[in-house]
Amino acid sequence: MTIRILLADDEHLIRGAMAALLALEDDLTVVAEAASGPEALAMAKAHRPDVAVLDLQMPGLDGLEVATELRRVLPDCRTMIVTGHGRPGYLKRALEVGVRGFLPKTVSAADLAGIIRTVRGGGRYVDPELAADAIAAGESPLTPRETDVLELAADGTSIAEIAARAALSPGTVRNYLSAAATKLGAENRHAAVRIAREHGWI
Amino acid sequence: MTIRILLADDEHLIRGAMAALLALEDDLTVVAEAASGPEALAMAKAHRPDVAVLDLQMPGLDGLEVATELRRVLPDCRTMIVTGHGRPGYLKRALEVGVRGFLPKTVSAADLAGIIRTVRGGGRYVDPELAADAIAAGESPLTPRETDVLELAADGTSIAEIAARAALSPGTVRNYLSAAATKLGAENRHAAVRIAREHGWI
DNA sequence: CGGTGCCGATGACATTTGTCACCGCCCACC
DNA sequence: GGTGGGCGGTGACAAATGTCATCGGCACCG
Repeated sequence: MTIRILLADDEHLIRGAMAALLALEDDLTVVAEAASGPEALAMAKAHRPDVAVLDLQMPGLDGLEVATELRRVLPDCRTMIVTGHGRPGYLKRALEVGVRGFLPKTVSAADLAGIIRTVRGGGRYVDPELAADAIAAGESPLTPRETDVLELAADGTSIAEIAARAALSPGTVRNYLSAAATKLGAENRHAAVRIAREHGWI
Repeated sequence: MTIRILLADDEHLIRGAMAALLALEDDLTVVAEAASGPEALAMAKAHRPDVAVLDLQMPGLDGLEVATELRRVLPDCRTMIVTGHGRPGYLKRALEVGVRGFLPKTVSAADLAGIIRTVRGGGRYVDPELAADAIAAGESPLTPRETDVLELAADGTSIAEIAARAALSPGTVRNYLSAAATKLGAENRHAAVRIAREHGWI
């Protein structure tokens, strides 16, 4: 029983490499390739692969969004994420949407096939280094609301703007941002944004 | 006369793919591979390749830094940069340090070999899309000093900190940042940092 | 030589932001 | 049935930041 695979990655070289390497394995067949999130979804619906190998960063929809949608429309399709320089927070979110494999692009070609088989068999695989990062990063100390507001602050927006977008009073926004900065040990909200980004909390 | 190539990329898959694809060409030989900036330099010194293919983002030293150093120690070695999601400013800086090829990782495998030959022969190649982005982004409106100060502000540092690091008066720092924000049409320095980043000006 | 523009600085002022205390509401949990 | 915590808000105060005018020095160019 050969395993039918969908490859989605906007970097042709990587996709080509994976396709070539997987073609060497008798029990693996790449049935579709995609270079963007929406294309990946369309391909998946058309070809109904057993395993979808998704890049985290893609035009249109990112890997996590594709995985979320795939789980809804093709629950039998296992998903795995490959990522270039993965920030820890993505791992947790990936697992939450049912992703069963999470690996960096530094993975050796030899390992990739084995991991695909593991995932197909219902197992899971998480790159040890990424897992360690995620554990080291730990849970976000921020409350949901604090996270929301901090996200709105992410691109240097002023308090007034944030308040307007969040439909909150400016004072409340300042309180949340102040609390977030304190929890994160940051000097101000901008540094807090950076720290939260590094930990994958926003 | 076969062309001797150094590959430097921290993503094994990409590096493996490029190595495999280039091996198919009779006139191309991959003589060394590296997974980090310093390693790339060491390999280059040891193997003296004709062409160095460098990833922009690598641990240790990034591709531009490696290219700069290579130009100094191995002036006969041509350099090219491959980049995942390249911001425009890098292209200009790359050309300034003598890089002769600049392409995204979405490049098709078939093109890669041809571009390497072009570069080896003294020609240049710049991905049309990246070139268009760079032209659209245009010149930075910032003075050199404004750029320096804005860079120091990049991670949310306070004015006092920046002043200390730049050995400037806090007032001067504020003036520069204010000027930079005005020129960039930003509400504050943090938004200015974001805009400058997007344009590759810092 | 005068004009222009970047550099570094100062001082003054308005605005924004950070910090703190305190309020009420609601909901979950013990 | 009390307690704690998140949520949303207000007010006040201090600190940081943004803005503007102005100065001297310097280099470059017409």
